[in-house]
Amino acid sequence: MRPSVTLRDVARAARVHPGTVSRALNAETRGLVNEETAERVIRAAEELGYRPNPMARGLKTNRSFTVGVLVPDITNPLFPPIVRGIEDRLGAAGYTSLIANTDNDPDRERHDFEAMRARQVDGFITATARLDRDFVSETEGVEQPIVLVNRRLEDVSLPAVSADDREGARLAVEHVAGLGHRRIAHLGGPQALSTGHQRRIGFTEAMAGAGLEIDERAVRFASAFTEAEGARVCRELLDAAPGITAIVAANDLLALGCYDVLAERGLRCPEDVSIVGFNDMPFADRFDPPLTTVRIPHREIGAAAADLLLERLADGEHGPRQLLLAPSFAARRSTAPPPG
Amino acid sequence: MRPSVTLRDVARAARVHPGTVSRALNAETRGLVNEETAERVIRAAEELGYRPNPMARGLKTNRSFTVGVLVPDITNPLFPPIVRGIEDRLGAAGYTSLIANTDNDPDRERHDFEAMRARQVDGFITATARLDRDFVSETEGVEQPIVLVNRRLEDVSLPAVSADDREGARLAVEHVAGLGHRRIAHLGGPQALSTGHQRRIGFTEAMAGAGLEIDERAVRFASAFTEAEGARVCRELLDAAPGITAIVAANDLLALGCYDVLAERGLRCPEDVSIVGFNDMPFADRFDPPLTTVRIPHREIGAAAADLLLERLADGEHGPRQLLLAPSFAARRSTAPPPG
DNA sequence: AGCGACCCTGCAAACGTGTGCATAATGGCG
DNA sequence: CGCCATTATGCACACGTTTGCAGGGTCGCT
Repeated sequence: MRPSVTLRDVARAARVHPGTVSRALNAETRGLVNEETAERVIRAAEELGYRPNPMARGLKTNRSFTVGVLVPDITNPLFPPIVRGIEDRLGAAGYTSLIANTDNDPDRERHDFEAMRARQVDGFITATARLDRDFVSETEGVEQPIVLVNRRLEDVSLPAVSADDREGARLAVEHVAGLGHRRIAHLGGPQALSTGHQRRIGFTEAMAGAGLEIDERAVRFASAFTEAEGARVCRELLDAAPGITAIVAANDLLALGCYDVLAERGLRCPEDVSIVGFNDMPFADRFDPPLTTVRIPHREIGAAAADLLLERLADGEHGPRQLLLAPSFAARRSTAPPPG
Repeated sequence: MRPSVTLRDVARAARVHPGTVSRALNAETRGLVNEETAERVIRAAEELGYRPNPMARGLKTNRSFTVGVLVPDITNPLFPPIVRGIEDRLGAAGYTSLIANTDNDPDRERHDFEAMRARQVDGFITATARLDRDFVSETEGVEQPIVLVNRRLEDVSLPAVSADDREGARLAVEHVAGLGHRRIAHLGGPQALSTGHQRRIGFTEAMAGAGLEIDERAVRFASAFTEAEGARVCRELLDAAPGITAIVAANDLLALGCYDVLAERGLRCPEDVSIVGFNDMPFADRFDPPLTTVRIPHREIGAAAADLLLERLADGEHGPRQLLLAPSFAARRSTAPPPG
């Protein structure tokens, strides 16, 4: 089997022309060929163990059955489930995904994007979109369809699927408000990312909805979704607004940063300060204390993004432009009624 | 730029023959072409924004600059750092990696493997090898080089890079023995996986080295590296050998399963039973209690595997066949001196 | 019987590169 | 001045598919 078996080999075995073999093997064009010849060809192909050469096919059809997936960092526990959802769905449809880690560096992002275009990917799924419209304008002339995942834009200029972040933030606020907290802080994420932005809006709306006043000093933003940034901003929060009894963080990692700062200051969680995270990252229930958080259907988000892209790849422009999946809530032990 | 710019376009712009352009642009063959013509060609290529078509190239050269990476499940926190290490190294060398999740299902494994071969990958890195020699014999005639990662075989029939699992287990045993434990149990992993097998051997050796006797009832094996299996086997362990004061688990997830069982039986960790894991998975220091565990340089393992494969892809058969990276130890709070 | 319609299949030209071979130009040397 | 070695480029084919076009055969209908 060293010299791989080709279309011509099958043709010879089935005593037909290579062109006929191509038609018989391609589901689209099978109708053009006599049924029994088709079967004979298929049998011959199977016996010889024929595998179509994707490069030759791609060369003709300009399709690679490959899609580019851009994530900031696969090491961030948020992304593996999303990627898994994407790959499962894409794989079932005969597509393969190329994954690139951009580390949220716009230059790397551009570079990877171009490298993937050079590799003839048929489309993109990216989790790296910044809210500033740079990305959109940069991808203006790109012919490959693009789907955003876990990010969305203000307008609907690009199809996207993400969790309903505002709703999630509302769940979080209502939970702590329901426990009796009144002085609630928000440890927000980067406002240039839709997740950070939307969750902040959700926080504001929910506070108003609960009839609670927002202390401006108790709303501060991290410049990245990391534990270190969470710790830094948490310190700011405690210094600027010492009276707070609950912190609604925009992300589990930010919440973990809070854990450290509370310990460092001799405050207990949840007895002194309640903390709620966002994402329900894997093993969040194992933390000390188990983290109360907003649960996001990561895998489904990935799968839905893949579906959206597959639609775009199949026909023209069908389906909804944006998809918002409902979050749920995981009440655990990092939240409790306020002290006193 | 819609009709992508091709070799002929560059040729026309540089007033040479397409063949010459090919030679000028390919570093290997640049020596064959006049220096100033080469420069003229390169400049023209840059101005036109020429990107070689990888499919056409691959069709001629039978190389795709693509490697297949097989992991059981990217969702398992063990693998993202490994994958990241692989991709970084491969990407720097101009290769792209295709990732597939096999869920440890031999059928899926075979299927994905073949699908990737059909896609003309240049080589494989797999983290899914079972210890039984099925995999080796199945991949006998495969011309693409294969590198094992986080798994190795008894013999050196396939190049592999992994952590020194025996040494790691030794560190774990010495740690608890040093704390004063004498009745030490081993919650082993699947013996069909080299990690499970080697760690068990390391456990046995280290016990002997420490002059401790092994209670046969206190050595049991999980059938998978999961929390559920960890819990199941932990119950068996406690039932069969109630006197144990420490459990050396072959994996962090197995250790987490122990946490649950201890809580369920009213035992405290580490006061009543010490537990040590293996892998130092992300956020293991956040668990309750923070997990004492053997630290593995995942990312470096991935990078080394990529290097090994790149060597194989570049020339013939150089470099070491197997690479064992040294583990270190993270003493945290799930271990303490034995009660009494 | 003749004619058109239809079905099937062969033919050949692409797709964009790489590369062996031929050939033209140049220089060195006897 | 002629010949050979060397260098530089053109030429054309091949890689394995897909696909428009054409043609051969069969069938039905008038």
